[in-house]
Amino acid sequence: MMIRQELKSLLTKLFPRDDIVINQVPKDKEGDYSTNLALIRAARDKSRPLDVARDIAKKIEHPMIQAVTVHPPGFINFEISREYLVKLLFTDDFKFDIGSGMKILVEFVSANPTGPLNIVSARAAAVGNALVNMLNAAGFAAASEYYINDSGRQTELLAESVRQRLIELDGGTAEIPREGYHGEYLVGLAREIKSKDISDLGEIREYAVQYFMNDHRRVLDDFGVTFTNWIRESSIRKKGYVENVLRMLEEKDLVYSRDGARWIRTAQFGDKDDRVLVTRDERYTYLLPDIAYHLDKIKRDYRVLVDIWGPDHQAQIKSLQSSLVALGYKADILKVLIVQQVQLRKNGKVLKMSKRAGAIETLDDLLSQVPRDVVKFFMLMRSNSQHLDFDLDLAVKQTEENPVYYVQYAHARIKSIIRKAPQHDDVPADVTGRYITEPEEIALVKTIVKYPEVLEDAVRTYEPYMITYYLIDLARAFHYFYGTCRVIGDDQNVTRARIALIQKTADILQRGMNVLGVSCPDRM
RNA sequence: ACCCCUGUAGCUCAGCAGGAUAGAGCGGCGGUUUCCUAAACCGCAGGUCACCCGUUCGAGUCGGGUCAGGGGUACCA
Repeated sequence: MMIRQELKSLLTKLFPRDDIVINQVPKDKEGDYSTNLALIRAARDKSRPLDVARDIAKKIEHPMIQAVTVHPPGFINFEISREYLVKLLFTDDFKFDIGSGMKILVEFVSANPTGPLNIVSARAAAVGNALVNMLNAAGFAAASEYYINDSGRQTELLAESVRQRLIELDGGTAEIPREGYHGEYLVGLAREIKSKDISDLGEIREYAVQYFMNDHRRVLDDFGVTFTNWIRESSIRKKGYVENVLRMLEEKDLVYSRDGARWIRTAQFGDKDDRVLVTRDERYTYLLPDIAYHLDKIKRDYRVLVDIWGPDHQAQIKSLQSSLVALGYKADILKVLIVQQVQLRKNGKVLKMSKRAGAIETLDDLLSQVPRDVVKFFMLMRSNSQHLDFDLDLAVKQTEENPVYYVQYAHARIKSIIRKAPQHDDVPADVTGRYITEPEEIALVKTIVKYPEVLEDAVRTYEPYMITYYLIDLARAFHYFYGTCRVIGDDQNVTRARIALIQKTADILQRGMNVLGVSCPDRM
């Protein structure tokens, strides 16, 4: 149950034609939630906001509201009743459903199988993973998917690059194509392929693709990110979807020839230019199989397709989206999130992503130096559109100022208290709020109760970082409470109530951390 | 040239759909432990919200422009 939602429907009943907005009250002000309804109405009929506010305030009555107050210039503030809060805390499970089981597919990482995963993929993995968890916690049926581009020009270049490394191993000179893959990491792969006695280019390609697929899967596994589906582009192609799509587009007169290539009229549907689907030498560009792939997702009954891409793919959003619109789908069936780049920072300086000097470049490298909980948490501390500075010095610190441990520590502290506490299983805590009275306790209760609201905001905006911030907030509320209120004491009733309170706290901490994919240990 | 992201405290960033005296963490300074985990808590210092114009009763938030940083503009992905 969300208090915010209750207030909103209460006011909507009184003022059905207004769009009610409920806000949090600033920390030092009276009350918990507020509305600017009076300001809006007063501006509309040129009356005095304070008078309007007082009028409205008089009409409001509800058991959850302890007090309604009016504040200049015309805010109406609601103070939620303590009894109501405590009852809510002890009787509600804080689960909610705004998704009604709607199928959503979140596709992320989907790195080309041509090299190791980098740290931008790490961010995408953390965000995508959290997003799926978030959506499921909010009642959607979300699945995760990893798409492998194993059929295009990039894997051809990969195969050729590996073949050149094989020549090199046999004493020849490697002539890697200029646009090919020059990284040293292919030497090890080439050696492996040589030992298997593979020399056919097609077989090299398949071997290399498998190799990197396995590598990506292993590293992501180490990172604690698993996918519902792994889909290879070649499987889409084998089903003939690509040709089908081309035919569909042609039937709708959305394709034309120019300069020996086949173009799609995306410019009519919001893209900047028309795009090439089939090149002069009869090769498909990325776009055509990509359209086919997204139609395949739709065919699998997903109602919303969320793609998480890096900033370097920003220009492709319009192309894909307009293609889907051209085929008759609504633009909002596809939501593309651009998760911005990541920079590593050490000693206050940005690290250049150089392969030399043992600089961290891959997710594997990063995980060898920083625990995965820390990596995930840090990756989820920024909004998606924010460029992220990953502070290695801070990340490596096991103590003090590392915010991951701040949250984990709150949880561990609670578990420790519960281990020490006498057993109270048989007698439930008093639900009336009689024994939850200290300001530190109330503050904690209010923070806990806000969880569904935060989750709702995070889902609405596709922004997992909101959960991260909330958890830090919740941990702070608990540590603050801990500083002044003793849980285990002489008064049985107070002890029972406080144990129930911190159990709820631990429960929400645990659930929030689960959403982020970060562990929440019982002991530290 | 055009497109996307960013510009808020010394540093890294929040500020949700325009609202009240702009917040947090880190760093700095000063305190707290016979007491359930000090990986904690409390206090102090620190701001022309890049700049200009506009819309509004009200702008860090919306619109236009300027400047700065990053990314992108393939018949590669």
